[in-house]
Amino acid sequence: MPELPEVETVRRGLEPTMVGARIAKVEQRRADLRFPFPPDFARRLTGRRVEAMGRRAKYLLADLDGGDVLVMHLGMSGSFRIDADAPGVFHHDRSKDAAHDHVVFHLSNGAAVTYNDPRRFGFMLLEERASLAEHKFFRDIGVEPLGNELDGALLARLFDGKAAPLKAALLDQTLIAGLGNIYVCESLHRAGLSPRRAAGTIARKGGVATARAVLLARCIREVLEEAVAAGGSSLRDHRRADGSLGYFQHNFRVYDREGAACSTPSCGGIVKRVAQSGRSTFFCGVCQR
DNA sequence: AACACCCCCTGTCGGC
DNA sequence: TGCCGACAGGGGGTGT
Repeated sequence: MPELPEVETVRRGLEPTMVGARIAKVEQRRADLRFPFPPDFARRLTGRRVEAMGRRAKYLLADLDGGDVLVMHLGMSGSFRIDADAPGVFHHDRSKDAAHDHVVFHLSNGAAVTYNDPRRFGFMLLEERASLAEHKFFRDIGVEPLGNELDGALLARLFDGKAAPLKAALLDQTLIAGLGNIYVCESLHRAGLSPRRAAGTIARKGGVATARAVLLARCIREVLEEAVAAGGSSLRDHRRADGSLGYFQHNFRVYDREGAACSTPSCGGIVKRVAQSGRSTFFCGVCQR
């Protein structure tokens, strides 16, 4: 599930339960996910208070008292759920995939926050807040697309001279942080740009923005904002931390819609699927140039 | 530097 | 039915 809108939805879902609470106990049920857990993971977390829940790119960041940050990445299939210990709180029946509940954070407020990840491409790190920006997973991460910096001019500077296709350039986390396969496809469709177009062609010499760059920047922002507002996309029954479903998948115009009529008014095209750098790209060859 | 691949792992779905 | 291959929201690491 997790591109920027989904991770942001998870962050917002965890925030009210986690911020202000102490981690009373950590159940770590295996030694590794994608990477081994940090040494003494459970012990170092126990007793810490969560001061804030943040996000950078597709990473969740739980700021702890004492100066450490619990870094969590959901990979392809990671999710959190919250089970409150209060009477009358609705509990979802998750027994069927309890086998993939890898970590449970028991909080001082009675809530239990469980990390589930069937494919185990997710991972957790424990790093000092002060040096997190220099960590090798963070130091090269690009601009946050929902911040103030992303506009046509920046996009043009980032893509100037690039021969790589727009699809690859937009997926590159060192340029723009947080886009994944879905939102790249959706952004390009809205902007009417072919995923196969060389990224450099939306910049003039010297990185000056073209109308295409301005439009693409606007479409990226628009798609992400709409998706966040919808609570992200729920594919394969993926849920938010509170158990509810995001619904942006109903607004996909091209992603996973191979063979469907293009939704651009009077376009008449059919959504195609092609492979780019080993992953599916969905687009309309008629209105995306 | 800038790609292109491969891989990690489990679950699901379509075709035969 | 069952089996088998293709594919799935990510991204680190290696090799050219």
